[in-house]
Amino acid sequence: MILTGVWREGTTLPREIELASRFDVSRASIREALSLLKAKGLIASKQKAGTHVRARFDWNMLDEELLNWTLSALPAQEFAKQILEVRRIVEPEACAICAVRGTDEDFARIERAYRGMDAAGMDRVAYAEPDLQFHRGILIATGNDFLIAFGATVAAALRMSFDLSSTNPGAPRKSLPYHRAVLDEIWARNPDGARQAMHKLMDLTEGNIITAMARQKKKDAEDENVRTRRTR
Amino acid sequence: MILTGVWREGTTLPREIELASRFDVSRASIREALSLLKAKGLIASKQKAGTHVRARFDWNMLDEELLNWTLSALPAQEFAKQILEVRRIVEPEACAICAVRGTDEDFARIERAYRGMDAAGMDRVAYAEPDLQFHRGILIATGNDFLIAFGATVAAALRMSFDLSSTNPGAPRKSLPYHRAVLDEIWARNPDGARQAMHKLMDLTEGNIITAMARQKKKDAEDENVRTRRTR
DNA sequence: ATAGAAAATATGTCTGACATAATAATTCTT
DNA sequence: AAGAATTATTATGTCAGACATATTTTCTAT
Repeated sequence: MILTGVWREGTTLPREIELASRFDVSRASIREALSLLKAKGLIASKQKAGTHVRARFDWNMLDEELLNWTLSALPAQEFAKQILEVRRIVEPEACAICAVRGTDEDFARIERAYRGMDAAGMDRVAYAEPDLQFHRGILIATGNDFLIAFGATVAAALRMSFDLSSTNPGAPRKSLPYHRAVLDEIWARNPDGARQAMHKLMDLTEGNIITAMARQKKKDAEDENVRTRRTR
Repeated sequence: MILTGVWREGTTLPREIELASRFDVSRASIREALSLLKAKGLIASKQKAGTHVRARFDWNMLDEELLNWTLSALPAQEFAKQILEVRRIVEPEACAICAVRGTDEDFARIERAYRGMDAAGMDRVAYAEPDLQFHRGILIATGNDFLIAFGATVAAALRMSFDLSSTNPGAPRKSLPYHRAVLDEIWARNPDGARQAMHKLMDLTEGNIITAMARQKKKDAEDENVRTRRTR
């Protein structure tokens, strides 16, 4: 209800006892749920005054759970663009740092992920996990704890891409040579090349998402069309 | 204890009842505390199996609270470099986006922050808040929820810089013309100029932090020297 | 030695009570 | 009648003790 804006910024939510009876659980369980939302910055509470929804600015959108909830609660359209914009900023630079600072062990881990993607063939489901490991491996190789934490955002983004790719099963596989290029530049310890290769991968990803969303939109429209004709 | 590595990755922490008696609070309070750490990715728990410390990779380091705890629990040295590295990646790009996409209202808010910094004069304490608002204003102007969430990291970084600047009270004020330059480029809606201006501001910040840490280190060494001479 | 059944146990949930602090209502003063 | 000080109210915060549930460990039978 907070994510979809039913309870918008500043709204005071029902008191704990009422929430407990509404969801038919104990007050203790409600408090555990609220403390989770509190930790992620969605709400804040004061004694007697009650619990209110905090400003969106204070929400920790880079949190993986919150991000997943958001993606399943709202149309992905807008978020997809935003996530991609941040990935475009962060991942190419992380990739350049990785090429300079990463150890051979780091690179081997990324290589293993690449092999996993290759082995998955056209199997979308099997392709997803090593794909994530590939991108995460690059972030880990930077040795920067904040870039590593950014992996949570990438994970959510890939999960979203995966969901969207259901209408176009062959799409993921097309990214394989782009990943290979990134890997080669990293092994060559060539930061500029690595940055550029990752940039191209981001371009491809963006293209895939845009066409997938367009297809989705078209499909929704057709379904809607069928539905209205039937009800007429 | 988790942050300082007393309880390292994989460690199973004492059971809730024992923690409750150890800290002399009820089990309910312990559970609230644990659920906070759970939400931030530090720990995970399973029935009967207990609660264990998760891998560092899973910690949500971009969370403001966690970041503040970390900065107060560990020597800032290493973290300062890492935070700066990420800020260098994100803020100049955010600044460029801001210059293109921001509204005049957004710019006015940033301008107000700038005026607040100017009005603070040599007062370090009064300078800190508008400084944060300045950087946050740029992120907000991008309209990207993930860049906005990055403001939490910037906030922690600035707080750290503030603490370090105690040995050099005049340092913050020196950043004022650099902020002015950023603001001018934004008003001019010049993304490349804005990117570059922010980059220069980051250079200055890095210089300040490095000298401040060196000074701190020297001071620590002197104190240590005095201490050992006394005990001899 | 192995597979399956039973016991043990740590987290998860429930109930009901009291503590505390912020707000709202009331009383008193000027 | 306006404002300050006091009292009452109330929603979150904390406590205690109990039971439920899901793993793990131990025991038993094959």
